[in-house]
Amino acid sequence: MAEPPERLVEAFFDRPVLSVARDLVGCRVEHEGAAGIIVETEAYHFTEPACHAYVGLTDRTSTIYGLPGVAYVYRSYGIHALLNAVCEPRGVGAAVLIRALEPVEGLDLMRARRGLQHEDDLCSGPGKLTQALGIELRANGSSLLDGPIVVAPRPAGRRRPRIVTGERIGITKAAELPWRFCALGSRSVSRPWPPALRASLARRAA
DNA sequence: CATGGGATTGACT
DNA sequence: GTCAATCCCATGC
Repeated sequence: MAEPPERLVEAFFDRPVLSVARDLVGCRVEHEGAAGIIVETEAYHFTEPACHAYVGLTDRTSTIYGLPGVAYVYRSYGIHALLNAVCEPRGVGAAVLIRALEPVEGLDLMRARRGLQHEDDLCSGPGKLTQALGIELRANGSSLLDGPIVVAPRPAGRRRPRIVTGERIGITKAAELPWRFCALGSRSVSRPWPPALRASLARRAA
């Protein structure tokens, strides 16, 4: 059995954004003493109006139009920092929003940063996970291959997750596109859960 | 330079 | 279920 590679390379992100969004589910994200497994992502592409890059090249969107494998971090609702991975070749505006993690390392540090205890609440949303990992706006433009935020392949011994798709959350434009990708059976996925995920968790609880 | 709109969350009815 | 907090940034005068 071949071991999985230790690192992702730029070519992983230099692909169609829907492929990257699906393949990031199961990968590992680490920052400043805490880490989690990605259980939920969403894809954004400059050709559709929900994407920040839809407006073209500006100061804000220059990161999204830049090198694949770089972090695009922006402030949401004046309060939360949201983490994205820039995808596709330079000059194409595309990114994957990291929406939820299963906590695997540094859980007490996450609890301290989040100010709450329950594991299922630590990283079950895009604003929650950046708070749990200590990711701030200054990380915008940094490499996800080398850090300080490191996105790594699915750890050895972890099975490839089954993927459930659904519509993206919290947007008003292009809301019908099924560009949300969730790990089947994960309690760390943000609400609302897609129907297939609800069903799998109900089955597990029974 | 003023304005309006969010890729959210947590508290509250 | 409703709603406010709070700030970055694109747009328009």
